[in-house]
Amino acid sequence: MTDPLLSPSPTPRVRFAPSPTGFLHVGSARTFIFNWLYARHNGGAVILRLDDTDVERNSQASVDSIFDGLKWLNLGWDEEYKQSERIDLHRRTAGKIFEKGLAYRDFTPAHTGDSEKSGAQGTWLFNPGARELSAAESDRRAAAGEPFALRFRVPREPGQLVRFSDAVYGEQVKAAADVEDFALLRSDGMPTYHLASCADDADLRISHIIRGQDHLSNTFKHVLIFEAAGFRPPQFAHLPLLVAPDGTKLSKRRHGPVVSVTTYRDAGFLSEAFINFLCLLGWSPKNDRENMSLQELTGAFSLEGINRSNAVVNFKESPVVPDEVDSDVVIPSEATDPGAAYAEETFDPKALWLNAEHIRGLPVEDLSARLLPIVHAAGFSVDAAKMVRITPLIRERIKLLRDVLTAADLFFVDQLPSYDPAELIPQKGDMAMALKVLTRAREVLAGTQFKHDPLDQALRAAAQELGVKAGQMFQPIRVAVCGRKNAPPLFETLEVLGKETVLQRIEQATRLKIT
RNA sequence: GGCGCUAUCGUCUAGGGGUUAGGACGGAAGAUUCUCAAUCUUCAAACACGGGUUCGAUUCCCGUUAGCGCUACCA
Repeated sequence: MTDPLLSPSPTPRVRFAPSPTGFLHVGSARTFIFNWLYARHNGGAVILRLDDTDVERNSQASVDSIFDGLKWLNLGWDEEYKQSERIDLHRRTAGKIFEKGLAYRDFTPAHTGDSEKSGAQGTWLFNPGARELSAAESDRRAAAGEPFALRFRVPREPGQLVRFSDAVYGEQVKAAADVEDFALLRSDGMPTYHLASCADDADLRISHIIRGQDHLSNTFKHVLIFEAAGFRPPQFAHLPLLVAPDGTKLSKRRHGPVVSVTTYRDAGFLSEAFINFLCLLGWSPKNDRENMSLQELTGAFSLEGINRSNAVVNFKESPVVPDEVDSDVVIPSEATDPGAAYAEETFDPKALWLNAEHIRGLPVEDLSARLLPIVHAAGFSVDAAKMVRITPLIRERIKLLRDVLTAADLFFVDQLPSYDPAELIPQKGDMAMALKVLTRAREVLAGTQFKHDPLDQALRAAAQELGVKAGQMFQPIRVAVCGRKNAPPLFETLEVLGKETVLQRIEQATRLKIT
C-alpha cells in the first residue's frame, strides 16, 4: 500500500466542492469565486470536485444546474474530479485510521427513531457500548456479516484539545470531549462527507480550504481525520455566510429563485457584475473601491480582507411558486421557473447598480453583441448593424440586459403599441398645440437631413416660428415617434429610426387625434 | 440543551484608546439636459446593552442580549 502524500502542496491548490443536491445558489457561487480569486492571485490551481457521496439526494439535474451556473460565471477551473469515483481511496483512508485503532465499528442500527426533533436533546457523544466493544467481538460480528458504521474514536482524555488556525477566524481551540464520535463509513460501506472530503483534500494536495463558515465547527473533526490518517492539515479559511434579509440562510423554498445563480443570468445580469457584487459581500478591498473588473478583483483579493460576520443579500422576498416539495433538493425546472418574469425590484439594489455600472463600462460593440440574442429571443428581428446604432441610446437607461426590450422596443416594431393621445399634449399646452406642432414637424422633417445637427436646428427653428418652447415642440414628436414620454434622446432616435418611419408615425399620431 | 462564531447608518462596508465615525447602494432635495436616464451638489441615516481597564472607550476585557452555525450512518 502506497503511502499518500503527507503534506499539502507548497503552491496554492484550492478546491470548490459542491454537492449536487440542489441548484447552484449565490452562496456557493461566492465560495467558488473566492477560491478562484485566491488561486489566481497567488498563481495556484483551482480544483472542481463534485462531492457526490450522498446517493440518496444527488441528482443529475443538480449537476447540470451547477455546471450551468459555473459556465455562466465564466471563470473556469484547472482540474475536475468526482468523489464517487474515488471511493476506494476513501475506504483505504478509513482502513488506515481503523488499523491505528483510531476508529471502531458501531453495530447500532442507524436512526434509533427517537424523537430527536423534540429539540431538548442532550449531548450525544457516542452510542453506548459500541466504543468499548472488544476487538475480538467486533471482528467476529463483522465477519458474521453484521452491518456497522465506522466511527472515529475521538480522544476522551480530559484536557485533550483540538486546534487549528483559520485565516479568517483566527486560532480555534476546542476540547476533544465536546466532539462526538462521528461516522467515517456508513453501514452500507459508503464514506461520509467528512471522511471523503478529508481523504480527497489530502490526496489532491489541497493547500487551502476556503469554504462557508457553516463548516467551522466541522473543522475540528477534519483536523482529527487529517492527523489520524497521517496528513498535515491544509490552511483553513472560513467565509462568513450569505443570508437572506430575514437573517436566515438562503433557501429556494423560503426565498424563491432569487437565490439561484441562473436567475441572475436569466434576468440579464452581466456575469462580471454579478461576480463583483458577490465579492463585496464579506470581503472588502479596504480602499472604497466598488466597481471593479475581474482583473482588479484578482489583484486586490486577499484572505485578510475577509470579514467575520454574515452578510445580507438584500433582495425583496418574493412570493414563491407554491410547489410543496423541498425545493432545496429539487431543481427548479425551467418550466416552473419562468425566470424572465422577475421584477428588478426583487434584486439587491447594489447588484442592480453594479450591473448598470458594468453595462455602461462595456464597449458599445460588446454590449450590443450581448443585447442582440435577447432581442432575437423575444421575437424581434434586428440586424447587428442596427443594434450597434441603438445601443448607445439606451445603455445609460438600462440596469439589466433584458431591459433592452422595454427601453428599445420602439426601434424593433413596425407598429407602435397604442397609447393615450393625451400623452401628446406638451407641458402647459393643449391638444391644439400638439396638433399644430406635429403638423409643422411633419412638413419640416420631410425636408430635413436625418442627422443630429440638422434635426436639432430645424426643429428648434420650427418651435420658434410656432411660438412654442423647444420642450413643447419636442414632446409631441417624441410621443408620436416613441409611443411614450420617457425615451432616448430625440434627435438620435429620429436619426436611427429614419425619415420614413418617423414621418409615418407622426402622420399616424395626427390622425389618431382627429378621430 | 451542549459547543462554537458574530455584533458600526435600512443594506454592503472603512476605521480604530482622543475622529466632524469615512465611503457606497438605497432614500430625500437641488443643479443640468428636449423627456427619462446618466452626471454633479447637498441632506437624513450607525458604533446592541451593562459592567470594568483607562485621564479618556465605539475601539481592549468580562458579562447580557440577539442572530447565525454545528450538534445525522446530509453535505
